[in-house]
Amino acid sequence: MRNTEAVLEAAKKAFAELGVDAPMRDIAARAGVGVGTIYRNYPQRSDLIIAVFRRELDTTAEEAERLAAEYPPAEALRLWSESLARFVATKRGFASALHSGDPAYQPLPAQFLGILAPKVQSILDAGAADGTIRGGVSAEHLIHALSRLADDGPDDAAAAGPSMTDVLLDGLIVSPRSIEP
Amino acid sequence: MRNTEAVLEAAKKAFAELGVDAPMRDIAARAGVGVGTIYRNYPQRSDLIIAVFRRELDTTAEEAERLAAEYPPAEALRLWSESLARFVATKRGFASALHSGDPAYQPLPAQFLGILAPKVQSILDAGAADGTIRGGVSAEHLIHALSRLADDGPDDAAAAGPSMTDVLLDGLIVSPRSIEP
Amino acid sequence: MRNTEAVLEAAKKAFAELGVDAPMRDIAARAGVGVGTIYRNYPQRSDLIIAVFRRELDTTAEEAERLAAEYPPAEALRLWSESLARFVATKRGFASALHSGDPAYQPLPAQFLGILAPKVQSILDAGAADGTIRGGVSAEHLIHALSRLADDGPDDAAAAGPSMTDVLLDGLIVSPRSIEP
Amino acid sequence: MRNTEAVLEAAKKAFAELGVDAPMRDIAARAGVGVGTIYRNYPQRSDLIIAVFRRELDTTAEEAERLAAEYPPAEALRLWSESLARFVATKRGFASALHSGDPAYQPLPAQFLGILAPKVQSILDAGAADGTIRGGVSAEHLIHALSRLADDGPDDAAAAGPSMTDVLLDGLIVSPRSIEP
DNA sequence: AATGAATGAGTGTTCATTCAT
DNA sequence: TATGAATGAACACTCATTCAT
Repeated sequence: MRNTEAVLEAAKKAFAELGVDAPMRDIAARAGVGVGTIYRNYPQRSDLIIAVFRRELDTTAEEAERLAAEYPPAEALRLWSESLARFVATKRGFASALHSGDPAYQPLPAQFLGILAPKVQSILDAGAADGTIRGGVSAEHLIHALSRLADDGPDDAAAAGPSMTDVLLDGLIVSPRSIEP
Repeated sequence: MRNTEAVLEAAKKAFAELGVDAPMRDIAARAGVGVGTIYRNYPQRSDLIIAVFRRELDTTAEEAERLAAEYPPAEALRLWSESLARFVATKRGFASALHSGDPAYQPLPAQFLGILAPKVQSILDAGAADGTIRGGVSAEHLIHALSRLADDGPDDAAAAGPSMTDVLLDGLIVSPRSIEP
Repeated sequence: MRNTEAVLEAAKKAFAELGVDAPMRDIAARAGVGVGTIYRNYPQRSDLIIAVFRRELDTTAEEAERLAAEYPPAEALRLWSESLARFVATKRGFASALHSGDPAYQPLPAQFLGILAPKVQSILDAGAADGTIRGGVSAEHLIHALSRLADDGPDDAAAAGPSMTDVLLDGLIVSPRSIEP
Repeated sequence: MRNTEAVLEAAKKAFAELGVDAPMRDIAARAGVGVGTIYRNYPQRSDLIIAVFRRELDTTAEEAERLAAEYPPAEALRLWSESLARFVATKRGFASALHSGDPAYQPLPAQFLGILAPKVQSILDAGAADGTIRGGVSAEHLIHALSRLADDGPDDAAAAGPSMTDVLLDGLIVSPRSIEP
């Protein structure tokens, strides 16, 4: 495509302002392109969404790798969950789309998880091996849950207390404190 | 309204079959009522949704009270989370609507939490008091999170491992097992 | 509907100018009405088409009755075929739609034939009884064929010779001329 | 054109599967060719259609010649009408296109008749000469009519009775039976 | 000559919402 | 109060056709 970059840029902005269900027409107009052009290159809306977020998604995936190398598993997982939260929180409507059941978004979860799960699974496995992370939890489930919790809570959410994400991780990570009284 | 009951019953069925974003027309037709009638009594869609689920929501809230009376806080919380999951899982699209940002659903979270939070807060407070539940967590946050996790995970979700809801609660509840080796 | 008449009138004109596949928008605009109004009253396009032509269709059907009463079967059939031809020839695209297979028109043939066939069948039966019309031909088949032949032939069609409709009828009617040399 | 054969073959298949209004893209893709290439060689869709069916059309035309040589005119005409019916019935949407009025198909009838009419006219003339076929009927009219009747009738069409095509021919052919009581 | 990316008009269809009766 | 007819904005999606390469 001649204007790949323009389309992705336009879509990114549109997604940011209107959410991932922004009208195609809108995106096309921003990109100075006909709607057909977008449909040709991204037959499914989910194709466009993934393409738009692909770079950042890859970054998030690589982050998992990097953290796994630098930190012990439990710590890596905690840090990475922030990375994921940052990603999800930024994409308006992405989380909803991910879990919506709307046929337009149907391939989304698989693609999303396909990119992230393998890297995260490594961390989980390492943690299970050294006993710092509870075993038996699949990366897919965990990412799924983390992405759900990443969206804003009630308005006064920031107010106080630990984030639910942290609580979830606390339930997953075998803290030394709890086993060594 | 003359036909309050008919409308609520119709809406309940429509929500069950088509999700909470079922066409108003559809609901009105099932109730044998004009759409205008519904709009008069429930100006916002969220008003209707809450009205429809009010009874069950109250039941769920009372369940919290009952469990708090019968069980120690931690146990009560675990049991109640199942109650909530049952509620959320049954209402097609309710969870999505709850967090969607769609202006049509905007008042939904507040009303939803307004009914449930006080009762749950009691459990949390009791647990914090006797040291079995980590303090500093607001009921609103927790309910918010639990309702998000109640929706289906990836397709192979049922497969194995603990549910993310359980993991979250594990992070919240100070299990005797973990402190008494 | 408040504007039934306006819609039917508008549709009739639109059909005349653009054919029975005229854009709904177009029809609505001519009628000074929203598209939704048309969809509400005529969910299927074929419903609108039949409604528009209903009066003339009924007239054509009654014509069959009248002719059957006034003329011997063979003669009545010939005269009625002209009536049908007049009807079909006036409705741009009607004949095509009738046989198109397009799902939008799917119910059309049945409705069309449902109105006309019974009356014509009476003529055929009477003719078969008195030996002036070949038996074994169903009214539905015949109408189907006549409506197909009624559309314009090649441009120079009017030029000369008997119409194909007449030839078809000649094959159907046991003319006295042919048996009495 | 380099790939004339591939295009015609692809178009033929596309026409068979999707009808003569198959998307150009589709045809081009099947042929492994750019759409532009098709447009260059067949500026009008009707050009492509005729080109695709040309060979079979010629066969049908030659069939007329062959039958005229082997059989008496009336018999030849009957046999040929079957040949034509076979051709028309096989080409999805061809009959509709032939009579549709859609500008895209506008030149189609003339080209179609240009190929077939001369041969059929010979049969008609011969029949008129020896008194077995009613005179005054143009081949164009007749072919036009036959091609219209070749499409399926109502669903229960096959059920019973003579085909309308046969009836038409009965009206055209001066059967010995009818003149020799 | 061939390619195929790009264009964008065009259409069916759905529904929230209003308001005359 | 209740009704439900009417409105019309909104959107997805398809393709014929053009034209720069």
